[in-house]
Amino acid sequence: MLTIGQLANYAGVTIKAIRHYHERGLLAEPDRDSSGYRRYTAEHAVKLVKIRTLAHAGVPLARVKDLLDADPDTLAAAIAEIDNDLQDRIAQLRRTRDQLAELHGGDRLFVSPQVADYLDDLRELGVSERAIRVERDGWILMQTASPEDACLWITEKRELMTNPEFRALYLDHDAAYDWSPDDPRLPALADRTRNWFAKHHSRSETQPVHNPTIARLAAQSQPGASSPAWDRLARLMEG
Amino acid sequence: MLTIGQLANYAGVTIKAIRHYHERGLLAEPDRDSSGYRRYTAEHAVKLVKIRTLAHAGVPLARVKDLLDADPDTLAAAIAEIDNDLQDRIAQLRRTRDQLAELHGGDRLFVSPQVADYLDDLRELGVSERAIRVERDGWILMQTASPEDACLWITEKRELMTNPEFRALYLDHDAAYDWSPDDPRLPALADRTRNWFAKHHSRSETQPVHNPTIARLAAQSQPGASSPAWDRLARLMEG
DNA sequence: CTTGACCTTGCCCCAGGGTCAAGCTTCGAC
DNA sequence: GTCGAAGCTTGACCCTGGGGCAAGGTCAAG
Repeated sequence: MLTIGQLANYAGVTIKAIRHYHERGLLAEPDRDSSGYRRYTAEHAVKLVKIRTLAHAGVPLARVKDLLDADPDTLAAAIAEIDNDLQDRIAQLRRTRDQLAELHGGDRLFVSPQVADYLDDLRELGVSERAIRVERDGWILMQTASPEDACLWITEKRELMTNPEFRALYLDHDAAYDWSPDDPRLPALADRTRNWFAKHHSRSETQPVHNPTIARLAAQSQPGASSPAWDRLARLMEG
Repeated sequence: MLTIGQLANYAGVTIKAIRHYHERGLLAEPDRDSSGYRRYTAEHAVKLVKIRTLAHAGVPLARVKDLLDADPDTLAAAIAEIDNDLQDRIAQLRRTRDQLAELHGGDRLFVSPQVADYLDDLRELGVSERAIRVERDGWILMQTASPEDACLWITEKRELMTNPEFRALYLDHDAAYDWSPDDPRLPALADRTRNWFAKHHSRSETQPVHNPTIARLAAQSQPGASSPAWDRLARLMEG
């Protein structure tokens, strides 16, 4: 004749849980002693361990209730299924562990591996952290809106980045962010940019999306994503 | 500018969860568009992925909130701790898998390995399933009331079972369950049992606990745990 | 101009955990 | 043998982290 605490201790379960199982009708309420305490038998213990095992495996209590008096074949099938589920959950937890480790560091949690590699390339190239952040946020938006397109675009863009002329243009744009709007280098830069577009626009019609302009566009919502020099540059290129 | 659905899809999280994070103050409510829809930026996406990673790792949302703007050192320490926790949970799930497998079969889930071995011995000896069940339930009660004592007792009892005379006595008691109360073999069995006790009582004072009598005692609450023949046997031994 | 997909708020459900005030029991100390 | 403190049990109520469902508004495409 066990008290609820002894039973709970035996089964590795809290008193709260046992009372919960009573409420759900999973475990029969035992007789009470003279003072109103519940007094349990070995049969309760056996049933409770079964309930605990299934419940710890994540089986909903309603289903546990059914399984407790299912025939052996049904039970075996259910156990197999539950075990699969358990394996999946273990795998999922492992993945979560990996992601947790990446939480500490870079951007790999937020963008696809290709984009992450691209951002690393930019970093190595000496691009400013500000620009890298703007790029990252742009790619997040693109990936979210259309992962397939983003995948195509990033491939193209990484190819584009192998072109020394484009790389130089990109770095100059990046540097120009901090220039004065009256800087004498701005008109020349606007010219070079326009020439570049003229030369390459014909080759691929989807290309216009992958230049600093799109990044600026995507970043318009962010405060401080543009600068006086960039504004001037935009006017120079339009006019 | 993302809708809540796009954002949820990107982060691998449900819409419900995102709204929940808003309610808890984990993720800032974004501006709404003209129709009242929430419109998210890349910054929301970044923050949401962090929240998701921690939440999936089982961190309470209140703590996630604190961690989101903790300094790197605090964060690193917290991540290490959370990771340990994750490892523990994975180990726990593995254990649950093992237990699940045993749910199908014998009694190993309910009693200690020693007791389970002992029950197997009984089975091999040809003891009835009824008696084995009564023994099992008795051991469950003993283990629950006092695991250390139960451990000592089972060791003693298994030793006792190596004695051929005791084994015979045990089997005869088991068989006697089904006899008629007028069976002529009962008085002799009562005699042999008394003799056995007389011979062994002196050796160990804790011994009386480990004989069929205790099993009967423990099982009194169970319906059908005694029989007319056993009742007669009890009277014969008393008188 | 309708249809299907999407978004809004609100409310209930799950599987317990925390906490509380009361009453019960058990143990050692007197 | 009895007294008090410590520990156990009782039910009740609120909290968590969302999932499900309802009922209504919105959007884009045919």
